[in-house]
Amino acid sequence: METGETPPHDDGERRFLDAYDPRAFAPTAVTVDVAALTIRAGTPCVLLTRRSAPPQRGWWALPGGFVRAQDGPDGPADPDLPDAALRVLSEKTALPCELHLEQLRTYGARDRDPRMRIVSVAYLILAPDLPEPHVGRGSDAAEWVPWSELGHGDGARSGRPLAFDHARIVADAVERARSKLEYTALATAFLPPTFTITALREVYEAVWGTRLHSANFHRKILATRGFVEDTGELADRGGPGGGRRPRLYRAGGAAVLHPPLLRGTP
Amino acid sequence: METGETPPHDDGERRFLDAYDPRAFAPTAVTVDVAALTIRAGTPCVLLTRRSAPPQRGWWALPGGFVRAQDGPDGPADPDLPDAALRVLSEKTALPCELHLEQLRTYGARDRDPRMRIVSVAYLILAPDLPEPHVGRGSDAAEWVPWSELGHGDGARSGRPLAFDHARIVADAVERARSKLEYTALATAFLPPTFTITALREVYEAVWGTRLHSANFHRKILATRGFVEDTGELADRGGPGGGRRPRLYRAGGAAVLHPPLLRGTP
DNA sequence: GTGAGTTTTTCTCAACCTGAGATGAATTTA
DNA sequence: TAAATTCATCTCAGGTTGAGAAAAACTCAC
Repeated sequence: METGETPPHDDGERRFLDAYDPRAFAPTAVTVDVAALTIRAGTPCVLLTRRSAPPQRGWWALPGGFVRAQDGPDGPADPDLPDAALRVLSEKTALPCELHLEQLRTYGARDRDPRMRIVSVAYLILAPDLPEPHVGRGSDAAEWVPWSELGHGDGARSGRPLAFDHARIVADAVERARSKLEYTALATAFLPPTFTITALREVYEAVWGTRLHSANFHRKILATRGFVEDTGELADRGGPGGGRRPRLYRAGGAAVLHPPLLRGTP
Repeated sequence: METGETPPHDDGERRFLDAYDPRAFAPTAVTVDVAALTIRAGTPCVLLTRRSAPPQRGWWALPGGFVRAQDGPDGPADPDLPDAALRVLSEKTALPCELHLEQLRTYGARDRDPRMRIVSVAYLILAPDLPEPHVGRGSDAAEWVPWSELGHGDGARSGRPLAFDHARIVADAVERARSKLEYTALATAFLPPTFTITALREVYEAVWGTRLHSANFHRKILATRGFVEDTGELADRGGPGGGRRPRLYRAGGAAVLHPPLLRGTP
């Protein structure tokens, strides 16, 4: 074993880098695609844009774009991939200050884009109800689209078709969101700063597409330390047809739930 | 809403593609790095190689290499990213027929490689005890290194230092493996085709770094449908100092555990 | 062989958690 | 003021978990 050996500094390192020609490599492009999920009026939605330029002009697609490798005429380089994701998203809609951003996965099949070899790093965003998006460069429409209108990325031609392999990416994003709700306190990312236990349950029900027992949900949430914090205040009023005024909570500090809140255990 | 609108086929699509010049883009390279994890004699290890060429010559690193975007002198193009990962790994060690391969995440900070903007897609491999690795192109040594000898990727200079941001990647790989053991039946990926419940428990103990109550573990595994299948056979002998001959099992068909097997619930 | 030690496997029991429904509290509408 | 609605709490049976004891099946030393 060579543990403890000091990694040698190489005198030729600088000479090597000076002589290095990045353009000698076969062209591969790197893009970011953003699957921004939100819940609008109880319906889980994803942000889509309609492509106004080839390839796949006229098809709906996730907001995305090339990672800026270096400073250039279009703007400064993206320091890291999340910066690129936020930049791409900010061209389509207003970003709230609190926003959950995480890497989803990377797609790089040889034939996924007709132009060239394009490797796309997909990001997942969970956001509270955001305003209507606006059109940006490269698109002539932008909409929040319910998940139910899209296929499942399995090739079955159901619902609104998406460009490239974006149906797959959306399906992966939805599955990631569903599974993250089990093990983390991320459901609060879909809600405003203060919310009721019922609103939290409706997030679970919307994302999972199931009904939950409200009393047991209530007990479970309050028993999970760090999930929510009591603000001490009550909502202005109860439901539409009357009812007790619910307590308001804010997100607690906990990131992971112990024990988890599992869907479908029958 | 414009749902149901048929995405138009564009006449200019072909002309656009014919005129497209991939080399016009700023150079970004895509590599794959493989974190191959295994358990050798009860110690969890990761496969590392020592770089024999700049940059970072002499430093230990994960096996990795550029994704082949097109057919070229080095060989045919990688059809997809997992193919590239397997190709890179096969240059270092023999691959068993059964092998768990999954994408870990992608790293693309601007300064993570001194040559150019390099986006690296990291893959996680879980394998049963593999033979000693051999040196391949670009390296002059290859070893299975215990996780305990490495830092945690948090910048703290503990243990054997790794090239680039590979300490971070290894830390992410280890955390992914630890958490996957909770929710999936993946522990069997570290074991040969048939194994005992005790061997399975030792996988959990090695990866999590904890001790588990053997009787409760036994009960839990057998109660989880699809985790293991009884082969009907017994091992040749018990422990080193005698003992009952344990039953042999093989991996069952289940991918996810319901309910999960959680670590640390105190 | 016999007995002590080892390892696997099963059993017991209290504590906790979960699913399902009932009950009570607070508030709006008719 | 009564009824309907919604939030919040309580109860209880059934299942799961954590901890230890006990039984079963084996090896080794004597």
